[in-house]
Amino acid sequence: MSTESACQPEHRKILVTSALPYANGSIHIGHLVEYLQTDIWVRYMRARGHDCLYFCADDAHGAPIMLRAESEGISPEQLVNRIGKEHQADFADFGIEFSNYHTTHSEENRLLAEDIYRRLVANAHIKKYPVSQAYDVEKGMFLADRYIRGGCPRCKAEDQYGDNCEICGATYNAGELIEPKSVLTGSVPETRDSEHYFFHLENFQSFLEQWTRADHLGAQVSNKIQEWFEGGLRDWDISRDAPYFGFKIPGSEDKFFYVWLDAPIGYIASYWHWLKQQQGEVTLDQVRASWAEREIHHFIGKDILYFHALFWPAMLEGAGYQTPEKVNVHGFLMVNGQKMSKSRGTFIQARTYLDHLNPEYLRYYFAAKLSSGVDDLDLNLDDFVQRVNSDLVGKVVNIASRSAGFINKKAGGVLSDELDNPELYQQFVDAGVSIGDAFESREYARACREVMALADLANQYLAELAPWSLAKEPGNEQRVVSIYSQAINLFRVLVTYLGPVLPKLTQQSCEFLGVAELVWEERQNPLLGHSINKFKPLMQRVDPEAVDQMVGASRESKG
RNA sequence: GGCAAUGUAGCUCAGUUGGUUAGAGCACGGCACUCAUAAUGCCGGUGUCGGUGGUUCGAAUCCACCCAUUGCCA
Repeated sequence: MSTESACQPEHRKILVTSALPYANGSIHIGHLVEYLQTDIWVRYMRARGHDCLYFCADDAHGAPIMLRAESEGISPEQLVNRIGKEHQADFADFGIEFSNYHTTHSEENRLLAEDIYRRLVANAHIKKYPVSQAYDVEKGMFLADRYIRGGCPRCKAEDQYGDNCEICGATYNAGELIEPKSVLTGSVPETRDSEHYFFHLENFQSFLEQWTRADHLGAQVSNKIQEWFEGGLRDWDISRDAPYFGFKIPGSEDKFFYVWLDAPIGYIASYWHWLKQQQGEVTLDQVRASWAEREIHHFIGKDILYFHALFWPAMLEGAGYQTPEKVNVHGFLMVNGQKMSKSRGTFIQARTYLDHLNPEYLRYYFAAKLSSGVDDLDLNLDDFVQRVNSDLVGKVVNIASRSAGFINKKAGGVLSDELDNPELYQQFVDAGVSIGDAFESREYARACREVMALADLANQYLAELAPWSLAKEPGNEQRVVSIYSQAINLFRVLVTYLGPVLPKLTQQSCEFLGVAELVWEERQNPLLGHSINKFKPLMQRVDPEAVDQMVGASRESKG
């Protein structure tokens, strides 16, 4: 027995989520950093035998969706259904395996949101008071800051959004704009009062100060959060006036939950929906109890840290729901060292990528660059081509490719009964402890580096022994078979380690190796006297022209 | 504007609590090999560690200021 599971329970019950994509647009490669990071973690946990569920959903509510549906002449439900299907197809084609993918516009989510809200009311965490806000008389609705444009009060730049100036960077209130206009109708907004509902975040000051320092966030993130405490925690506005696409607040006539209130609740709703599929009838109380029994791990981008590290744990705590074990935060994606840009063709939709390239390439490249930190990561397209080709095709797959022919032609496809170099094999097995730790702690870049260092060792091993030369002299057949068998066994261990990153390569390697699956713990037992199958190329090199075409296609499809 | 993060070889990145001639992969040059998807192995330059000052016997590592990039400001 190795020491790798010494500090962990044998069998953990884990529940993992990725942030819910907004049902207002397509998935792009920036989104994919998160879903791939999460999927790799989930696959690793499953490979280690843990009970690890992965939930997501579309974030379906809010004014932007209502307005877009209106402009397309369809209902918000129709829009959300269409986009939801598109999202799920994109995720599936990237090999992202959710346990369930739901939507926040669902009965489960409505019941949960209402329950959490009622509990917050009962515990005196909700208050109401009027707010003055811009109102579009023509449209008959209150306007969020982004729907108002006007002159910047500081630098006088024209046509700026209602919350900040893109020219000088000033932040202000929409009321301060010079000659404000509604983006929706062009009319001049009126200021009107309306009663809003607020979540009394200040009640959770001490809870949050403790929670955010209690190892639920990384050190880097935890420090960042401390800034927010310094200014004091403000009330969070959780209501929106009709018309609004969302859930009506219980007990009100025309107030709706702000989209960010019910969005994270969608994690639980997705779980509930899954539970019902598994078990039939499941009550709200049962879901709440079941949610509490799992280690909850959220994966999010740093842009929505605020919601997941303050509001969300406070809401859950205030309503008597289980708070998360971990909130894992990643940085943004840059392409060729710059922000993704439509004009440069680096704003690449998931579907555009899939039209030109194998998803495994991107899974590997992201893994090779991801750490547990919140630093942004750079997709350098030249580096992408070189890295994937040399690591995956040149190093890893090459080991199998250069060994399979001899075993199949001269040994009837049967591996030797003994390894040529058990010590080297054991070294590969032992490396799994450190590689596993790297996956668990989201240090995928380190995991990949360590795997590639092993691949180098395997290639060096073959170069030193030069079995192709030995084979030319009679009497060496057995030795040569055992050398190539060793290499194939080393390859098997490497693919086991890369399994969470590369599901398709893993599957094809299983077919080649003649095994049903690659289980992490099974790596300790080499394949001996075992029949393998004909070798077919497991992965094609990245074609730089395909990358160019993808960039070209992204440049064309503006908008 | 306020706050924060980042800035290490051509590219992408490691660099533990400050300590010996600053590392890896890719790219590049030479040689070897030819089993392998022109793959692999060996050898080799790769660098004022963003800039300027300072603390220290000694700083990529600590401090101050500046520059650049990125992000956050409910």
